[in-house]
Amino acid sequence: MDKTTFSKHFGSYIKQLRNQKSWSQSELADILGNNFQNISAMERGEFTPTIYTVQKLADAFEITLTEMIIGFDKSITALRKS
Amino acid sequence: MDKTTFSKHFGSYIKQLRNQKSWSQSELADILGNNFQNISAMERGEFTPTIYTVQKLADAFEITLTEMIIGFDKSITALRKS
DNA sequence: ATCAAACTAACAATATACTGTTAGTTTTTT
DNA sequence: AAAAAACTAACAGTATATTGTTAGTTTGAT
Repeated sequence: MDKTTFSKHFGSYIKQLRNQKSWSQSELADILGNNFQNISAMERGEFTPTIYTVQKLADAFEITLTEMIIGFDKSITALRKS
Repeated sequence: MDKTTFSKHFGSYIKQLRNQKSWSQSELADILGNNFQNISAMERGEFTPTIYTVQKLADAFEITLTEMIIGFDKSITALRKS
């Protein structure tokens, strides 16, 4: 999978997790210690976060990095089937 | 966990996977399409790769991203016990 | 329709991931 | 011991992740 597609899939997944928590982009940004515009850009797949940022996202969602990636893999698999 | 510690742990894990395959840094670099100095720096924890780079590493090692992260989590847990 | 919250989008600035090169050190092989 | 392979380290340059600001758009509530 190319980087652009990967980033968009990952962004969609973050948005999905955030919506499950019923958090606004601002609320998630506050936990991570950055601004909501960054969350917006990430969810739109504008860039590819570092693995450490993904770890911080997992911490925010109160799941492990493993759980985070398993969910991401599943969301990609679900997309392939649709 | 702070970023520096995280990167060092991740680098050690990459080195571990590479040694399991008995690959030199050059061999891994060739598969990824970059140079061995970059692999060296990554293994030493000099920087934190993006999640897409981690995906490419998983592809190189012929495992899924999920398997990659599960192994990473385990390697960290093992470190905590020692 | 109006207002407010939530979000997208563009921009600039800084930090850092990544690429490429060169030199030196350590380890392994012969 | 000598040669080769593997690795560390420093450096410069480019691309991009991240932070911060401002403006405009969309959505939901009243």
